Amino acid sequence: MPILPTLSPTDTLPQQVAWRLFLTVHALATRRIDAELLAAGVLSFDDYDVLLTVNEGTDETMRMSELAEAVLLSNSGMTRRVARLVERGLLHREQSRDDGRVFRVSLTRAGRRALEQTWEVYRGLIEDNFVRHMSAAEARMIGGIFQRVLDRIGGAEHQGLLDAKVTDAPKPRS
Amino acid sequence: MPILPTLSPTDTLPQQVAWRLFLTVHALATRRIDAELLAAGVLSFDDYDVLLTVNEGTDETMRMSELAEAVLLSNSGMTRRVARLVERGLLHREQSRDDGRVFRVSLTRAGRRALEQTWEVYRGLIEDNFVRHMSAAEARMIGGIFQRVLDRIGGAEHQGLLDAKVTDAPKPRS
DNA sequence: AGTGTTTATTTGCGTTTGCAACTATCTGCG
DNA sequence: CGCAGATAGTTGCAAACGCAAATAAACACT
Repeated sequence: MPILPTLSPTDTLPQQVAWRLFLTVHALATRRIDAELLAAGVLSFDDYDVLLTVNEGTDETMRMSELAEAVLLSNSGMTRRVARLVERGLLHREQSRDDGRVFRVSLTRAGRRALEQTWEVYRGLIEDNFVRHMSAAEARMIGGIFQRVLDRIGGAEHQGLLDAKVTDAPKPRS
Repeated sequence: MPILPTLSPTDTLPQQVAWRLFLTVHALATRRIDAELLAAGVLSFDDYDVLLTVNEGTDETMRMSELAEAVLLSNSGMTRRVARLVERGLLHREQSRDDGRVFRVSLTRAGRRALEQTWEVYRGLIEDNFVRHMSAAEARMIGGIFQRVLDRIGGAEHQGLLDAKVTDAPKPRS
């Protein structure tokens, strides 16, 4: 069973094994879930993420850049994603009165409905592909560990990875 | 700290929390690592994955489709990815003598070197972004759980998600 | 008021992707 | 043989992405 990804040609620590399994489970579970969301005709994984984040914003509203940072999409990517969602009538996008540079995004009624319908399906899929395979205690353990990892690696920065910032020489890539 | 993605507008089980953290850690850590691999001028995350998988194949060789399945890329995607890697002199691609339909991919000397150099950097990045934040015991726990999840959700199928298979009506998407 | 700077968002461009359709090769069977 | 499937891989095409550059609005200082 040639599962997969990403590890060493040389030695192997338990954490490295964990890392590899982490990657594999993520890849498999998310692909699965996204495929089934599609089949069910509800929101895609990523669109759900955006609507949910908007919904969680203070006063149910979010600026483009907050949204982009929250879902780890580049600003330009978010511009276009939101445009599509507005197009579909799920989001409302409005220029701020206080500051004409910022645009605030909120859910439309249809957006709220889509969010709920999607959750109905999504919940089951998380159940099937993740939750079902561990005990609540294990889940709490994992949650605790990941929360710690997140606090330590995500806390301040996660910057400079998305969209442009500096105006330097570009570089080729793989 | 508006971290992020993907959960319910309604209630919240511990496993759901774990799921969300799982997604977030993955997104953050992989973006980080990939950005730093780029900065270090070694292989990208995904290219590394391909070379490593080839390297692990029986007799250091893999067919295109095995490779695609192993790294969870579509067959067409793999065709193109391998083409790029061959272009860069890291992989060798050769038509099988037994069966003219299959192509076998292997590492070139430069590919092997790139794999090693990348691992040198990558190992440190896994360390910084994952390993360092948990104990070996915790890592083993996570590994055990994820292995179980994988066996249960990945075992047989993870099929029908990539590239075409059926010839049906297409569908629009998000 | 006017000019230069900084900040929020969008646009141009090149890259990578998955799906559907296509080509090439093999296999079974008359 | 010869041809009807199957199977392995590739190609056309239309998304979606990130980076760099562009636009637009605010701010700072004179």
